[in-house]
Amino acid sequence: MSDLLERLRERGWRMTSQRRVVAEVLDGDHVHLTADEVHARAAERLPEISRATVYNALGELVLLGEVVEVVTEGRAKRYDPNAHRPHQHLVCSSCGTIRDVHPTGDPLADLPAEERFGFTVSDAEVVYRGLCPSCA
Amino acid sequence: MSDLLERLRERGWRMTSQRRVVAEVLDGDHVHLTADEVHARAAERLPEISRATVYNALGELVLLGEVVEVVTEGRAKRYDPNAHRPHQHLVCSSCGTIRDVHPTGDPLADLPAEERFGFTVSDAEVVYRGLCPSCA
DNA sequence: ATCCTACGATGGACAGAATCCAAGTCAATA
DNA sequence: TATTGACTTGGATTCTGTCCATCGTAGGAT
Repeated sequence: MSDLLERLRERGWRMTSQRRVVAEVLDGDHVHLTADEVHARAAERLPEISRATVYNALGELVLLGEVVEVVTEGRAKRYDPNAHRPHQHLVCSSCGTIRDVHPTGDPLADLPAEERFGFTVSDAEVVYRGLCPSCA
Repeated sequence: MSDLLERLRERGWRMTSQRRVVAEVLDGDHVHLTADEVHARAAERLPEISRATVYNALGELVLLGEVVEVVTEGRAKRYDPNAHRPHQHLVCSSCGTIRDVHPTGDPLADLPAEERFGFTVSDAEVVYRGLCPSCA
């Protein structure tokens, strides 16, 4: 089962049935659900859970650094629980499938000082696009 | 004046006063307007232009490859007309300001075959995040 | 085990972004 | 200039996400 729940409890996150279900739904690799998808799956086990609760829980998990928000071309944000290991995303241009990938090299090193315009650059996010095997 | 308009005409894009104004508003470097900002600026010259028309025109420009959609956190999509020259974006985490940047190196080369999961990878998009001089 | 209470959950209202649609208008060609 | 199919309009609608007043409950205190 999940060490996500374990970690959350240790960090003093007040545990409720709703929060537990949200965390369980999000547990795993290559999981990139929208808030509504999280709500739908959570509602299978806890039919009365409200959308606001799911949004609250997701927001807190993001603040705690346990989940990362991924912005894609679709309208809804996606939530990625694989926050403990840095990774980038590979997206199928046709069907939207997302895989976690681990490129070599550091994109930050590829941005010379004169291209930084005085910004304090702290992070680089890479999205690879292409066609997945089924869509090719 | 704009070679954007020129190119569009050559490619058989039916020209209307509304489309011309949208294309003119988008013309230039370091332009990253939201659809609503495009609408506002277009309406200065063509007060009756509707939002739907702006959205239609923007969508077509994207399909034609003349404009790129840039998705930023939690806000409206931005439209970047600088599509003819490859570049990446540097975004201020605080105020949302966007700059075009040109990193060295090729992120595609940093994604080994065993990390491609059989995808035909065609493109890599990099978003650098940090604080701009005013927000730091 | 029970009580307390601050924190969390609820759901309906609300807001912003984008899309849809039926009806009216007009650019481009003949 | 007449025609016609593509374009525009604006209001309704959908989709995401947030807010808020009220109700419920997890977990420490007794």
